[in-house]
Amino acid sequence: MAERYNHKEIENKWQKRWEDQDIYRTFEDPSKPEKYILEMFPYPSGELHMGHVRNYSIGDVVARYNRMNGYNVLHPIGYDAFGLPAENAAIARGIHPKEWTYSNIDSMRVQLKQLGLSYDWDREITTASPDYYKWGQWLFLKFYERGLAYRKKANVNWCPGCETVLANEQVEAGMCWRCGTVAEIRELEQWFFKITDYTERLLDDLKLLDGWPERVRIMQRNWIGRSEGALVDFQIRGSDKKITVFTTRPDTLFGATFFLLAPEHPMVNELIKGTEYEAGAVEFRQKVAGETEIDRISAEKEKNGFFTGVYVINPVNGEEIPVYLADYIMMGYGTGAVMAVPAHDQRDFEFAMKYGLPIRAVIQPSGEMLNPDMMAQAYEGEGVMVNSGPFDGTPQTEGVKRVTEYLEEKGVGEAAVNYRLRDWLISRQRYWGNPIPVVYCETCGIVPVKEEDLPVILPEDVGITGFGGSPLAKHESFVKTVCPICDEPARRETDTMDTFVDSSWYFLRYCSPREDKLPFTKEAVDYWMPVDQYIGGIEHAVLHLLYSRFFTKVLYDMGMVSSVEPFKNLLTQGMVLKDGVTMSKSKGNVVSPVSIIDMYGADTARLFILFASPPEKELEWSDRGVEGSYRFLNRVWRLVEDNKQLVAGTTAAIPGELGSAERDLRYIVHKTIKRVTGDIARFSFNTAISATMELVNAMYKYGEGAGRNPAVIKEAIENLVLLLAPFAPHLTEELWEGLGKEKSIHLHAWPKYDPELAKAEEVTLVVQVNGKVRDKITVAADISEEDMRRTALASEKVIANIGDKHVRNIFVVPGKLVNIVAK
RNA sequence: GCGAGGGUGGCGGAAUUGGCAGACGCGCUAGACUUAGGAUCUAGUAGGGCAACCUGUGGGGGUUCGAGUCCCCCCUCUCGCACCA
Repeated sequence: MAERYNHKEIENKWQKRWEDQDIYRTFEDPSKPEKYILEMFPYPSGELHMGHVRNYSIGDVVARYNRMNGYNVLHPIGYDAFGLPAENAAIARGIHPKEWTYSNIDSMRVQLKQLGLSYDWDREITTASPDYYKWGQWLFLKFYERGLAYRKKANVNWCPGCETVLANEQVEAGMCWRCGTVAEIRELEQWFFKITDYTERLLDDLKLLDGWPERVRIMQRNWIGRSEGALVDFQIRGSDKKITVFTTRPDTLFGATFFLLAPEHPMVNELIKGTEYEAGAVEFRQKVAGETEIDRISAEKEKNGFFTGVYVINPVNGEEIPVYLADYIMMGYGTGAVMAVPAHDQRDFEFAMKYGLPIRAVIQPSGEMLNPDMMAQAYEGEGVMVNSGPFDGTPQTEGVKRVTEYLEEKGVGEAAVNYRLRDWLISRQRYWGNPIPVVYCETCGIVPVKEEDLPVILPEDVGITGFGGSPLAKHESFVKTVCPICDEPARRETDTMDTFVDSSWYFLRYCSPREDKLPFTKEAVDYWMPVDQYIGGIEHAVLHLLYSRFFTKVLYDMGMVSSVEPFKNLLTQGMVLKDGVTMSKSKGNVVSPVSIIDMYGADTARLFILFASPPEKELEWSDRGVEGSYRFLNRVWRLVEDNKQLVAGTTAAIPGELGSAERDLRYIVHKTIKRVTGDIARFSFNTAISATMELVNAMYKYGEGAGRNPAVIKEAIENLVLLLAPFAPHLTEELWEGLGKEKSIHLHAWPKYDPELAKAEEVTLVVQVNGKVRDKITVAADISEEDMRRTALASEKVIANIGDKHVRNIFVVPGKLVNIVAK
């Protein structure tokens, strides 16, 4: 009479009922403790992939677990809906980006619902919707007011593949993070967010993030790239102009024998103008500019330079040293100018060798004399200053300080901290994004759109060809507008914002998603924020996570939020692999979540993905493993079905006196509650699931014996179903109903274990002789140390092993192990 | 080159503080039930002897009564950064 486990029917039934009954809807309730559980929202490509399933399964378990533990849980979802793929689809298939995006969202939503995720769907947001992007524009205006949004002409990264500029963070090893095209450098006037105003705070507050993986914090720290040193002015010979360098080694200043400039350094033109070196310098610069970023930054590459004919004067010793352009000097770091100390910098050493430039040792390692003629490489270690005039004999670390002080006294330099982090370039020459709400007026200049005129609506009637620049720039009625100040004809900004702007505050919008006076309300944000648990891929370690931290700090300064950091705890999930490599269409190894759900159900898919690997590690997809998870759920199903009547008909309490089989089962039940509770709390889902499997095995075993106790079975079954509820929400809900329960299992309290019952009555005493296991004896769990010792020494195997040796020592680990040392 | 994290059966993975290595699952083997089963249930499953025992957590050393776990050296894989002045 037991029915078959029909996953399709059950999952449809409960998905519909949960929706009808709104059981996951969330309200602010100051009387309850809150938790904000968030997964990174998806880009609506139209189809979920296994990475999404993993991400959202992890988040859903955490959300359900916390809900069952009495927390008021915010668990929202939405779509990061602006972006280039929509435009590419328009070009390839002639579909409007909006249509493409929204139909994708519709199918993503269906798939997300099929997974049985406990989202509050009333809070769903879409960044491409005017009621969302309006507030992005509003925030842009606030940033502008505070001087945090500004426009400047600069050398920027240009991706020829995406036909738009990119922020520094979005160039990986010289290539576009999205499409892999080699980025070029172009000089353009663009909008930036002044993230560098927040550098120190972004760096310092990393220490508040002890709930983040160490490596993410390190990646951010490295990206920010703080280094201490000094700025030093070098006078140009025969001119009143000077060039400033940044150095971390002011102690080696006396060893500077030449001077280097980035080829694109702004001083280069006036230095060489009209000289015999002009033509050569221009040629050199063009050659370097023609190289890809990848060629240029390759460490193995031979260094190239060009002498400019110019000399600068070393401020500490008055020496005149030659100025070269060098391809290994980057305009984007420091001042784009470097004092070269070949004896103590490997790169400068190589350059000096190639161009026959002098090498002078100014740091002497202890017990060794550096001879520049004999050096095979630069000495970058510690030592004492030499050949450094008044500083001779000063230890190097102290020298850094003293030389800097000297420079400051003389007014030719100062202590300085340099960062690698640059301002965030947010302009994009693309259509499908949030329009930057700015107008250009002949008389008034750059004029922000008035707040009451927001949003600047992204027009829909555009032609998207993929050629000839931004589609918006060609949309006449969009471009033509009037100046908000003088009412004269003016021109609209046609760049849109980087989509990372949209995702830098979406977690705040979830707190009050339908608010129409502000991006979010202070009350809602104060109640929910910060996010207690954020879950997503490591690929955003710097990008999205750094930008979101920046936004949060700005909003904190504006008094709009009360927390300085957005994400208290961060879990970075591992990738999903098949045959050892990431799933991709080109490799033909993609397993579609939809087909797995169809064949085995969402509960199986979720269970497998959580069971196969710890969340932070890579997960190797296994069809066999999926079948195993399906088998387990079937096993649970049959176990409960077979005992349904028995359990429902049992009202009696568990008797005080029980047989040993009953006592053993109760022990396993309570131990399992303890294990699963602890395992979920530390995100060890795979071991939590394995613990429930062990419980099921034990219950099958118990079920075979005669005279089974219905009350004990009831306790076991109900707890098993409760423990599995976060993992397999549909199946457990169906079983729960079958057990005669009226309210949803997902609104039920998480089970509690009895610490007394979770203790074993008997334990296996491991007996070692000289560290090797010689016997295992079952003893009472509360055995005394003295009895352990006695029992161990009485063992025949132990006696045989000791032989005629003398017992020298006995180590006892209470309740576990005895180690007898005999010689 | 620098930084981080790994290396445990045929496979995915367990082993909170140093205390039974291999939980759980996959696969495999055998048995039961069956018209049949690729369903289900039960048992076994690190390797070698097939018995007492011996050997085993990338390799080599060390600390300890005791090491997958701690220390030193080396090999190897993955990821991140990469001429950072």
